[in-house]
Amino acid sequence: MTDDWPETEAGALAVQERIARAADLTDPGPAPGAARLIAGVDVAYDEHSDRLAAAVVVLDAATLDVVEQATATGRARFPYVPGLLAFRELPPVLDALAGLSAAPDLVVCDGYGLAHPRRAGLAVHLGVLTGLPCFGVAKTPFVYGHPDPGPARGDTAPLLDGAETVGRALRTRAGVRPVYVSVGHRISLDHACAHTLALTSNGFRQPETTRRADHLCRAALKDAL
DNA sequence: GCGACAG
DNA sequence: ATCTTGTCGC
Repeated sequence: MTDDWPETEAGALAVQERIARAADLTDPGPAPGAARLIAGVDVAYDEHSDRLAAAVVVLDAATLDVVEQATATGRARFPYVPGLLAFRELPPVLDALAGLSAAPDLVVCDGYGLAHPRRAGLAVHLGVLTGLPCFGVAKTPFVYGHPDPGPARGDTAPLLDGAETVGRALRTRAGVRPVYVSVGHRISLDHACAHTLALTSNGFRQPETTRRADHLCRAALKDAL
């Protein structure tokens, strides 16, 4: 699935150009209620080697209960370069996804989608390569600033690139730093934010999907060492 | 030229 | 990403 993977930054930039062009940014995708299986993906790294572990956790959207999960371990094939995160995280994530018995209706990534210098963040890559509706929820600012969202859960502020809205800072918990939502493929920003709020009815800042995937990939990495 | 910079 | 100590609060 990820043979001909770029080895150099120049190669990666060429792939990104193709990915960005292939992204479907017009399909509004599933609204909350229309998606039953929502998957979260994450990757953990060993600090003393190039070993890594990826995890996918599929939740029942209505109850947030775990329906299925899968992991994959391997070695990093690409360094961490801001703007090229997809080339580091995608191979293990795709391997983990291949372990599922059924494709989810929607995938939530840890990181950015459209709100990326070349409109090609992790969520765009994952959506295009799998064909699945996909969006990203990042924990820290990247390249786009924003006005301050209000203090209440659900308050938002646009992530702006000039006059273009590329994402949204979304307060998922009152008085706590917002998360950064941006679409990847086959999902609207409104739907992505609505899903993010539904997935944070757990009282935490981060979506339940990413929390579960984060715990699972850490455990998988520990076992693999 | 220099700094900033998802995970 | 990863390491880390204490601290506050339900």
